[in-house]
Amino acid sequence: MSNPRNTKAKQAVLNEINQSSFALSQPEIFDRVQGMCDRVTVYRILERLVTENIIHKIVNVDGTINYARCIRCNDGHEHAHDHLHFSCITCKKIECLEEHLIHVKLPDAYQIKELFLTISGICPSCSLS
Amino acid sequence: MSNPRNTKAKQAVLNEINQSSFALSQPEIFDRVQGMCDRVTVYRILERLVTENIIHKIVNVDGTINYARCIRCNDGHEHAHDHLHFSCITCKKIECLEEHLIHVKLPDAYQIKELFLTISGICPSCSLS
DNA sequence: CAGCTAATGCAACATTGTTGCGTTTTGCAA
DNA sequence: TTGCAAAACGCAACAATGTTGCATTAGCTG
Repeated sequence: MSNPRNTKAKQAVLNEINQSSFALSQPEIFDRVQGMCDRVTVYRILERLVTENIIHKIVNVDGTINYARCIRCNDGHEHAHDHLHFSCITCKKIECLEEHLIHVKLPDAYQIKELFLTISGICPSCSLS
Repeated sequence: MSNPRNTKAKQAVLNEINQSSFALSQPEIFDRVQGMCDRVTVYRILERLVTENIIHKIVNVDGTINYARCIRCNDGHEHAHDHLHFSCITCKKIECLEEHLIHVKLPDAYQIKELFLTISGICPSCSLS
């Protein structure tokens, strides 16, 4: 992993993630790069892109795992996970929203590392129809 | 589903959930009721208990699904999901914490239904060791 | 205690994700 | 430009988790 390479498959996967306005699951990504590479390769590419801090992993409220490029994170920096995701009940899409500072007070015995806040509801485009 | 019945398997599953101080996954529950019933039956019992508002489903930050009886919800009322879960990095257990009112301001076009807030970190018992 | 039907067991299938291994391809450097 | 080390890939096989159909069993109610 010391010297990441740029392959056609990797570019195709990243392209799909970048072009999408919402987070994509592995099966969705595999569908969209149709025939470009093996199913296993998509898994490995996603894994690599996550460790390279290019994309990040989002767990939806139903447990499905999705991948997205964060608006604030496209410089390859360490991700700040204290932001918010919006999960639409109707179209099942997940959006990365602006970062919010969330303050929660817990007993001292709890050591807080990360906050995961997902709001479930109806997104703007589904509200129209 | 119009007339739910009380079976041995259902009681055993509910018993395990009640006795546990943290949320249990389907495999964990199946292990604990060892031989009492089929794997599929556990799935169906959990599904039923959720629709009967006796237990509720919690998705951990890694996407695994767990079940717990909530402190405030044991009266069979509609669940308030605006509370908080603590997910321990070390022991992987999820606890249901007291309810917190979480205020988030989104653009008006977003219709908010539920809030899911999970805090990941190290729980009190893992902090000790 | 008889009957309706909820609940179960079993088998089979579906989806999602992982691992091992031999082969191909990429990026770098001679 | 060519050679090479290792990164990346394809394929096959496996594992975990969840679902469905259907025949059988067992709770509840009258």
